[in-house]
Amino acid sequence: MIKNLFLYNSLIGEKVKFEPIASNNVGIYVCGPTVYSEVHLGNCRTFISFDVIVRYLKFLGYNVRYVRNITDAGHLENDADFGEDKISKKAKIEQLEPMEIVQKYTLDFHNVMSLFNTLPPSIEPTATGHIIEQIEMIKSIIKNGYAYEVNGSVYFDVKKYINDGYQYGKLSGRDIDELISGSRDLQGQQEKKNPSDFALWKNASKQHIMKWPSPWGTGFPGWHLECSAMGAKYLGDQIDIHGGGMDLKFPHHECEIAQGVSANNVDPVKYWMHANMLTLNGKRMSKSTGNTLLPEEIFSGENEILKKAFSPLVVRFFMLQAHYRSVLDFSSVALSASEKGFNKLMEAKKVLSNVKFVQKNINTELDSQIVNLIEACYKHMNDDFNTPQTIATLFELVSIVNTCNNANSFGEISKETFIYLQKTMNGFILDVLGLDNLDSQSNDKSAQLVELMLSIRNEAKNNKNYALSDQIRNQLNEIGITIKDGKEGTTYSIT
RNA sequence: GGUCUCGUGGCCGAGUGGCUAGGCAGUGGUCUGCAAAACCAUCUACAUCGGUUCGAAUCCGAUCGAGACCUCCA
Repeated sequence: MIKNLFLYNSLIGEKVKFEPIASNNVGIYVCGPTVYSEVHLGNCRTFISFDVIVRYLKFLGYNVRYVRNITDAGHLENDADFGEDKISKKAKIEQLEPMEIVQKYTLDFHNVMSLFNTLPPSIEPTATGHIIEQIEMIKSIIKNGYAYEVNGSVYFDVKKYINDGYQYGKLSGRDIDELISGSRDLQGQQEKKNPSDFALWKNASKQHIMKWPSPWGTGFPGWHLECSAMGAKYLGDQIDIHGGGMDLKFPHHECEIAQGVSANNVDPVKYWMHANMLTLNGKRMSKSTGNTLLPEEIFSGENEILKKAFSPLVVRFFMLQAHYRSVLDFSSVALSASEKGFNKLMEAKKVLSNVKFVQKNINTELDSQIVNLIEACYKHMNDDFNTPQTIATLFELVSIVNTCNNANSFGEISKETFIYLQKTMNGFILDVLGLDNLDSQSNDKSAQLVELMLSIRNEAKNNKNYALSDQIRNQLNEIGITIKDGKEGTTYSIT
């Protein structure tokens, strides 16, 4: 298959043709969560966005190695270089070992990711598991002259890096002079040559819980370093795609570029991709401001924003109806609208899977219309993973499927196109968008039971005992089973 | 304050220099014992003011408004 994928490289701010460094193999690194509390829905959006990106790369036939880290050390509060370690802080609050915190919230994260039907990464490295690699990387940076040691801490020398002709601030569009002469005056900053320098290694005080030995004394690695070290270890000195939330552009990703360049003398990333924020009440979701919703609160309906519970896949679908680079605002009405659309899409997929194909006279106009729409699905995904347009195109196919189903006229499509249509609908809905059918939750016995109820209802209907038939319909409806009387008999769907 | 992004119909959200996505909601039909679903038809748009152009919602400028980053955050 000829691949014609274009993606938006946030480093240069343009859509460019995607060409992997090593032929058909793609390495992708996505910054994972800091596991010091439950992931909120905003975090999830980023991971769902990149899940679709990984899925589509695989769908196109690329060999994908997907690395997403777990930050379990080094991520500091308030200020990147002088705050308290987030994990340690939480450990004190909850009176647990730091690694108990890490374990607890890693499990929570995995559970939520699985509910959202995201694929697990190929490798999920942790910062604490790669202290040696991080120390080695710092050594390289020092050796190359871009870092210096002060009182057991090591800082990156931004000014030297810039003076040597490298661009620091390009990714985030920051002004270099402003960065060098940054005026913030924070406690402990006097250790740095320059306020914009950032920590690669921090000396640990006696009370500090999470610390490791190093050539510069006992301490812990800086947050920006882990992604550089682990990315290089598993995906090479230059990675095809590096992704993360928009908010990580500065300083995190900017620092990663500087670290990669100064350690390995190569631009560490070929394509930078950034997913946009999820907002709530018009403001970005954020743990520190408390403007958040937890996934569990949505699935259970126990929150003040939503009127009812929503399933994880409906939330996923809702997110995919917006482009990953756009801000998306979360609201109850928007989610309800998505839920209905989601059910409509799934229902049509089911119809298409179950239909018995009998060839009739071919309607060439209809046939080519379907082929065009199928090709449009690829076209839109190839255009920087435009899921909303792809979904819109799928809905046009849904309309055709329903029309053919009503008129019993699938046979007017050529057999070849019909199979192509089935494969495309299933492929895009299940494999690319990752929307599994909720009906799979029901088991054989409950299905038999519903069939039994329907046959009793049918008998009542034939006897014009509508009181009974309507009672059965209403009561089934109350437990979430919707009855539809069609020409070909009665069907039902579970919501 | 600096940098950047955005402002689309009742709501959510794509897109684009000319042929007006899609979903939800509304209205009128078809079907049905009635519903539901589906289908058909239909109604609401491109913040404001200028400019470029044969033509702009789409490009440029100004204004107003919103948001993000500049400190930890996906």
